[in-house]
Amino acid sequence: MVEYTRGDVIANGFLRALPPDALTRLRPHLEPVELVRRQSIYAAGEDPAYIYFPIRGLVSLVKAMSDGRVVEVGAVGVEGAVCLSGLLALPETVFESLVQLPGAALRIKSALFRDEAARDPGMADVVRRYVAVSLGQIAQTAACNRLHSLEERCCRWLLLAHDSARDDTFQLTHEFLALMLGVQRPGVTITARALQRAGLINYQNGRVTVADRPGLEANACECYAAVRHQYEALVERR
Amino acid sequence: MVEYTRGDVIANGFLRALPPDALTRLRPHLEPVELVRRQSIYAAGEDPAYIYFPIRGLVSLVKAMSDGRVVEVGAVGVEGAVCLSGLLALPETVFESLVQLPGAALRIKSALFRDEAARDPGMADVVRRYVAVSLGQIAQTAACNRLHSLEERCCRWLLLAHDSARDDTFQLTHEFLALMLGVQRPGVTITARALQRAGLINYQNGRVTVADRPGLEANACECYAAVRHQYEALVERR
DNA sequence: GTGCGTTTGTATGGTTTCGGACAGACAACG
DNA sequence: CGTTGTCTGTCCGAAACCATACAAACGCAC
Repeated sequence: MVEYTRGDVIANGFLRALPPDALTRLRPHLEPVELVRRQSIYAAGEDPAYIYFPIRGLVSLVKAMSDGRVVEVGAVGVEGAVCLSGLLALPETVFESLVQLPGAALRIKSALFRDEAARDPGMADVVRRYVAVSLGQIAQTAACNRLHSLEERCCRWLLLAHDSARDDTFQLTHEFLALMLGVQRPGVTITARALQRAGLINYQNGRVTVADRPGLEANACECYAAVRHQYEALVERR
Repeated sequence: MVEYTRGDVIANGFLRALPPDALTRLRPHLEPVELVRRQSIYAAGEDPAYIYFPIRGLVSLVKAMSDGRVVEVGAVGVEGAVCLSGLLALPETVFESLVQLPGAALRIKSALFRDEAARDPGMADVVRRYVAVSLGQIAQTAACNRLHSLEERCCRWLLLAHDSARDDTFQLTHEFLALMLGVQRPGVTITARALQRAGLINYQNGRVTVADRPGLEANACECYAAVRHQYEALVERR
C-alpha cells in the first residue's frame, strides 16, 4: 500500500492547493499507483486518460524529435500534476512524459477531474494557475537551454530531483541525465566528476547522493529559484 | 483606421476559431491598435490588462534573465493571441512580450474577455486549446534551442516572421535576431550571408526579403512544421 | 554632400560541446 | 568464481559558438 499522506497532510502540492471541499470530493477517486523508472506515463498525441499527482519521484516532460532524440522541457515532482492536457480537458497531449525517479503517485481519471473542475470555479482557478506556472517553467527551460552552461543546468536538475526524491540518494545514470539535458554523455561525466571533487555530490554507479545542497544551489543557474518562486506566488499562496 | 478584416474574414486566427456568436459578442469591444516595433506589450509579473490579437506583425514571447539577457521562447503572429495569462484569467504574467515586426492588432480588456469565456463553454474550449498549442510551441522551442543549429533556427524564425508580416520584405536587424535566438550577433551575420549566397533571402541594412520560401522550409528544422501542425490539429479544426 | 548613428562584414583566439571510441570498474547472476 | 551487462572515466579531432574588436557600408538629417 502506498502511503500518500505525511501525517495528516496530503503529500502532493497540487492537491494541497485545491479548495478543501474539492479535495474531499476527489479523494474517493484518487487511486494510488507506483511510478516505475523509465515508464512512459503518456506519449505525445495521446488521449490523456489519467492525471497523476506524484507523492514521491520525478516525472520528466520531454519533447521527442523526429530523429529520435529527446530533450527534457520540464519536470514534475511532488508539487505538481502530470498531464497538462488532461488538466485542460484536451483531446490529445502535446508532449511526452517519462518517470525519472521511481516513486508513487495518486491518479484520477481525466474525465472525472474535468467534470469536477467544470463545476467548481475555485478548482478551475488552481488548474489555470498551475498551467501558467508550467508555462513559465517550460519557458525558463527554453531560455536556460540556450544561455546556461552544462554545469549550471546539471546542478539545477539535481536540485529538482532532490526535492522530489524525498531522499539524499537516488538512482540516476550519466547516460540518462545527458539525454534529459540534451548533451553527450561524456559531458555529464566530466561535469559530475567536477561536482564530486567540489564535494557537492557523490556519484557511484547509477546512484547519486546530494552531499552539499547549498553548494548545489550556489552552482545552479537562477532558473531553479525562478521557477520555484513562480510556483509559490501563483499556486501556493491563494 | 486599421483594417482588421480581409474581405469578410477577420484577419486573426484565434478570433476566427471562436464560436461565431462569441465573436459577435466580443466584436463591439475589440479595439484596433497599432503594434510599434520593439514596443513591450507587457512585462513579466504584470497584471495583464488587455489581450491582443495581431492582424499583421509578429510579437515575441521572451524570458529575461537577471543579467539582462533575453531569449525568445515563442512567437505570436496573425494566428494567435498575445497574453496567455490574460486568457487564463491570471493576476500576473509569466514572461514578457515584445513587438518584433510592426503591424496592427485588435485588443480587448482581459476582464471582459474573461467574463465572456466564463459564460461560453465553446469559447473556453478554444482558450484551452490555444493554451495547449502555446505550451507545445514553447516546449518545442526549449528542445530546439538545445538540439538545432543556428542556421536551422534562423530559417525557422524567418518563416514564422514571413507568415505574419503579410509581405516578403520586413525590417529585422541581425542584432535583434541574434538577441531572440540567444546567440552572438556575428553568428547571425555569417548565417544570414550564407542564406543570401544560397539565394534564400536578401538582406540589406535592417531589411530582409524572403526570396525562396520553399528553400527556407527545406533548411529550417522540423520545429516550424511541428508547431504549425499542432496548431492546425488543435485550434483550426473544430 | 557631409556628418553621424546604425547596421553589416570580418577577424581572432578561446571555450564549449560534439561525435565517436575504448578501457576500466562495478554489480548482478548463474 | 567467472560471465555479462551496465555504468563511468578518459581521449581525441572536429565543429560550433563565444567574446571582443574594428572597419566598411548604408541612410537619414542637416
